[in-house]
Amino acid sequence: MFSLAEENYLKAIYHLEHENQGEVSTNAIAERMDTKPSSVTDMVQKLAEKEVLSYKKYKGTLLTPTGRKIAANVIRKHRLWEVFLVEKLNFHWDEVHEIAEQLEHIQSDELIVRLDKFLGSPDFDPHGDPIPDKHGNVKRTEKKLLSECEKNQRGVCVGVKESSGEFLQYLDKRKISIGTKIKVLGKEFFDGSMIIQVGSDQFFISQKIAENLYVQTN
Amino acid sequence: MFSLAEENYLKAIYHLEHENQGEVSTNAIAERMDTKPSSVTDMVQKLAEKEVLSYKKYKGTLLTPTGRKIAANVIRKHRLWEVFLVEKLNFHWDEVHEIAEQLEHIQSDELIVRLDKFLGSPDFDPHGDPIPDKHGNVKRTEKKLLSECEKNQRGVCVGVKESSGEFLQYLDKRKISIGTKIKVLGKEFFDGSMIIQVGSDQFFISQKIAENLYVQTN
DNA sequence: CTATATTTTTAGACAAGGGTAAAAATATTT
DNA sequence: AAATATTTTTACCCTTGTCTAAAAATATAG
Repeated sequence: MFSLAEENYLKAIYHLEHENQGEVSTNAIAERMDTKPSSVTDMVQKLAEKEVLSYKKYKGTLLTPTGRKIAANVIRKHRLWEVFLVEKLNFHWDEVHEIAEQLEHIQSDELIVRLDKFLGSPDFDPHGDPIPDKHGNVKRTEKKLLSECEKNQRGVCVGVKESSGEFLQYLDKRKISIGTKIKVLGKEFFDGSMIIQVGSDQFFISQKIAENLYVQTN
Repeated sequence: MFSLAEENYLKAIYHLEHENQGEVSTNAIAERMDTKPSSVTDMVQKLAEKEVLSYKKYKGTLLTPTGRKIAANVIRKHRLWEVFLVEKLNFHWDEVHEIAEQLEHIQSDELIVRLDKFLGSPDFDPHGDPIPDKHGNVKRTEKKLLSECEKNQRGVCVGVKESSGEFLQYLDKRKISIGTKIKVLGKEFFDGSMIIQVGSDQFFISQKIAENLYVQTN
């Protein structure tokens, strides 16, 4: 099977593939894994031999379908354990990552089948990220405007509609950028304004803002 | 801190110390850990440097108080996870050992505090073994005759009262020896006979037998 | 289209943990 | 007590995953 180190590489490459479409560079992996490019080259060559990724010298890597499935399964385990830690052991959602990083490598398919059932087969982890199903498939949804979201919905910022300087400056001040997770805490029907959560900050936004932000929702 | 391999050595030595009183031999550790004596020597010397055990060449090893505490904590985690697997995930008690062998190495004190609370601070694991408390102390109880045990009590065989050949042969046939776990499934007041469980076997024993077996109960 | 900068790979080393084979110490027989 | 058997240790090699330094490939600038 795959070692702890190998699983971590596959996971990192999986995430990098989704962030920047296309080949993943050696340096990008090294930075993500907090290791040296030379170590990455070694590991990537080993994983290519195992046919979980395709690798062309100096050209970067891509997961094979097998590799993608393995990576998705590690992520599935990570996120299920996060749900367990928050829902059952009452951890706060920002305390669970490190523990889940360890738990995700526990090897037992039956354990995960039962854990999933015990948790009620959740679709999302406590951070709002989708949990891949047992085949490694992730529910991917279409983007929509933040203003179309309902109370308690979560989304990931994937773009803006109108990109004026003032608007981008506003987003910068609010620490919103591509990939930022947003949760709608409240919505006022009268004027379409919202209270949203971004990281640990909660604040008010007008309808005009909400109509200019694209999010990918759960 | 201590690596996975180091924790496993400490755990094995802890158990061996309790089984055979006194120094633990290199060969005994090697056999228990399914490794070679030469590897044991290396590791034992390393652990002696770290002052978790005392080691005299050719004389065997003993855990230091620090080492014993670390080992007891690993065992605590192992047994708490076994309770989780059986009570919450509905595994059968004989399916959980391998998974718990992995889970016992997850590093997070807070996780164990919360897991323990979630499980209702159990005193025993699903096999009937006591769970060390957070300071590494194990409830040790006095031995008594099996005949003094009540229904549903569990005990570990620690000796016999009268050791005639016939009796020892009987015990051999029933696969009962020092360390064998016994659970009282039923007790007949009329004649003091019992139905007991030994491993996965269940059978009937007379009062005469029950009065000749010493057990250490929970 | 060279020259320079950056990225990536190779070569060689190291630490952890484990294995083999032989030497050294201890135990057991006779 | 000497001879033999067993246990334990030593010396050396292997694998995994990492690092540093230098070489090679690619990208960027002038």
